[in-house]
Amino acid sequence: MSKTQTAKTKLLDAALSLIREKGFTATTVDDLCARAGVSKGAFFHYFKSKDELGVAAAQHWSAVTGELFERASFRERTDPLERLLAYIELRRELLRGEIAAFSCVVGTMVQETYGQHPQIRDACAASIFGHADTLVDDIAEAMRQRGVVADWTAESLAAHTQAVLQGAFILAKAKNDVAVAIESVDHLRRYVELLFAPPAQTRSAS
Amino acid sequence: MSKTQTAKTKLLDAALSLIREKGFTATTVDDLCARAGVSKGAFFHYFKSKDELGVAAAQHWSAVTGELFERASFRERTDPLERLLAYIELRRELLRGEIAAFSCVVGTMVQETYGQHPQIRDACAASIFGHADTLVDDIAEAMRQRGVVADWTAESLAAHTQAVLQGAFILAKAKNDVAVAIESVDHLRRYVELLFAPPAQTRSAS
DNA sequence: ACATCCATACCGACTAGTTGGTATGGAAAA
DNA sequence: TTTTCCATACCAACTAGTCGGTATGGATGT
Repeated sequence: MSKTQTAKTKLLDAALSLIREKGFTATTVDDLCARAGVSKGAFFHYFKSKDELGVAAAQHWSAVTGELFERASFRERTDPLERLLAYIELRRELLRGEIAAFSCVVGTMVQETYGQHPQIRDACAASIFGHADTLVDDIAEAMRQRGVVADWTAESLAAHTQAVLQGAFILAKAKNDVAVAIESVDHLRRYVELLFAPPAQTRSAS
Repeated sequence: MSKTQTAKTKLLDAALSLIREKGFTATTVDDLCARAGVSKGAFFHYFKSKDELGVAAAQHWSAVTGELFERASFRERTDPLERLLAYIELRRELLRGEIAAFSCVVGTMVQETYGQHPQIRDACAASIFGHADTLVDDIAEAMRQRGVVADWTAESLAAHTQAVLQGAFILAKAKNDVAVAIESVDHLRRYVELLFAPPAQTRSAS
């Protein structure tokens, strides 16, 4: 178990960092082996092909991030709207350091693979929308609690949060500056606040 | 001029479609030549390297889309807020057909190149933020007109619109379905409406 | 009018190096 | 012994980029 899993896990961890740095296509099998510190034989022992590693990397990413958000302190909040806003605040705080340290593996990977590698695309979709699903119950409950009758669904708002984050990563990459991403997350927070603001009430313009 | 420019233009047009389909890295020089119907000699006659074509493709994309939006009918509107909302509506309407037909070349390309090809990254940034700039004056004027005093800037909202669109493209690619992108653009429109809603007034929860 | 010159546009075979993937064999666990 | 795990050596296909060459057409000199 200990050594058995290490080569595979090292390869998957190497995949996460390399895909974030260079993308999936530009990452070669030799790159992966070098960063993981294993041989090519180990690679093809665990993965039948580079594509299969792509699928496994997406699933690995889901597992790693899933655990991160499950253990995060914002989960302790009981009020659903507060928990949603705390989630957004956490996403904002995670925008620290190098872009490759906070950007999304599957968002990057799906752009390159959606038309050529359907299995990788589907694994990326499962990761993104699986994560979005963790927000749906809170959004739905917040809508109920605050009496929000809307022409949008909890699912669509959950997906929208992920769209904003993915787009924020792209803008940060383009500008080579995380500030623009932070501002977009601020807009997202403001949007959620406006959606759930008490009705029939004077609102400030900010 | 007529035949002189065709080989280069055909290569640039081929680049736009191929990058949208497969990404920049996966697109080979031979792919580009085949789709453009020209020889490899022609390619390297016009571009010193594949990277140089990447930069030129981003600039070509800026020119093509710049003209599209400059000529669009929403520009005829005189009210700045209405023009902004009409822009968003146009972006929504453009989400038709295959994903490769509406997704963003530079948004795709910058994900793969931001760390490895700074010149391409900068060309992509110029395209994205140059486009965002075309919205800033309208947003600023709308804020003035409607008396919006905000802790956000016109620039940041303009950038945010692009973040939402880029993120919407990613979600559409992952799900292989444009509906999720349309819903995100709807959230964006709703956000802008809420930001500019008249203050001190009852608002509906939708 | 005609010959010369030369720049631009383009072609396609070629190469040096890289790519994903395979074949084989050995160490260690079961 | 058999299976799992992993290393080394290797390969065929593909990659970006090169190179020698052709075609065209405009400018210039005579």
